[in-house]
Amino acid sequence: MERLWLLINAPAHSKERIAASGRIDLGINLHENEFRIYDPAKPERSKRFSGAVVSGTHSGPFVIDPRELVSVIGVRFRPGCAFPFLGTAASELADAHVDLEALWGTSAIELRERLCTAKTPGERFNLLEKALVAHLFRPLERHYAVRFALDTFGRANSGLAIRDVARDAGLSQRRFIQLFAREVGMSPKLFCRVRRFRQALETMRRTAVPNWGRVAVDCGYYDQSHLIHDFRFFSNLSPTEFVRQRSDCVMQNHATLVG
DNA sequence: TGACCATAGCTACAACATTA
DNA sequence: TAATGTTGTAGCTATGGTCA
Repeated sequence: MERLWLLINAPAHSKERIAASGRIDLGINLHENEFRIYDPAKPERSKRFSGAVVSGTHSGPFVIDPRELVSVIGVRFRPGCAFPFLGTAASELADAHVDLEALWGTSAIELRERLCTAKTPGERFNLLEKALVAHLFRPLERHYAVRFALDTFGRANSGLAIRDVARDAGLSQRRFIQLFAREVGMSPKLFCRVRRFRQALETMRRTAVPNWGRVAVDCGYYDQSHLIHDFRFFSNLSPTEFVRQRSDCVMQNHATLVG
C-alpha cells in the first residue's frame, strides 16, 4: 500500500472536485455511516454509499463535500497493489465506488464499528492494518509483466510505446493490456496519461504562477495543447481554472468546485 | 494466448483568441 | 505585439471484439 491516512476536520469550503489519480482508495467515515459522491456535471446530484467505501481507479473527476468529512480514515494503495486485499480485479472497480461490505461482507461493518470506538489514531491505524492483512485473498504478487511495466513506466518520463513494453515483458500486446487492466484498474496507456497528469500537478504545486509551456515540456507533453487536453479529460477544468480553484484543498489533485 | 481488424482516441501540428 | 491559452484536424496508435 502507499499510505494509511486520517482526515480530521477537512477544509470547510463547499464541494471539491477530485481529478483522476490512478490509485484505488479505501475510505471509512467515522463520523456517520455514509459517504456521498456527487456528479461533477450536476453537483446537486449525489450517490449514497455506506460508511466504508472503495474508490476504484477513476479516469475522470468526481466530487465530494469536505464539510461532510469530519473524521475519515483510509488507505491509498499503490498501482496494482489493491486487488489482493479486495478480492476482485481492479478493473471491476474502475470508475466506480463500491461499498466495502460488497467485497468483505459483514466484517466491513465490524471494522468500521471498531474504528469508531478506538481512542487514538495509532489504535485506528493498527486496527485497519490488521484488517487488511486478514483480508489478503491471495499472495501479494503482481503478475511479472505488470510489475515490469510499472517499473518501466516509473523510470521513463514519456515516449514509451505500449507494444514495446508488452514485447519486452514477453507477452502479446493484447494479453499485456488485459493483465495490466485487471491488476491496475485501467489500460496501460491511460495509466501513463494519469501519471503524467499527476506529474504536471506536482510541478504546478511548486510554482505560484506556472508557465504552461514549460510545465508541458517538463512533464513529457508534446506541447501545451496536450496539457490542456489532458486537464480537461481528467479534471473537467483547464489548467488555469484548476490553479484558481485548487488553493484551499489539501490534496494536489483536488480543486474546489465553482458554479 | 495470439492474430486480425475496426474504430476510438491520441499525437503532432497549425491556427486562432485573449491578455498584458 | 509578443506571450500565453485554446481549439481544430489529419494521421497514427492503442484498444477491444471476434475467432482460431
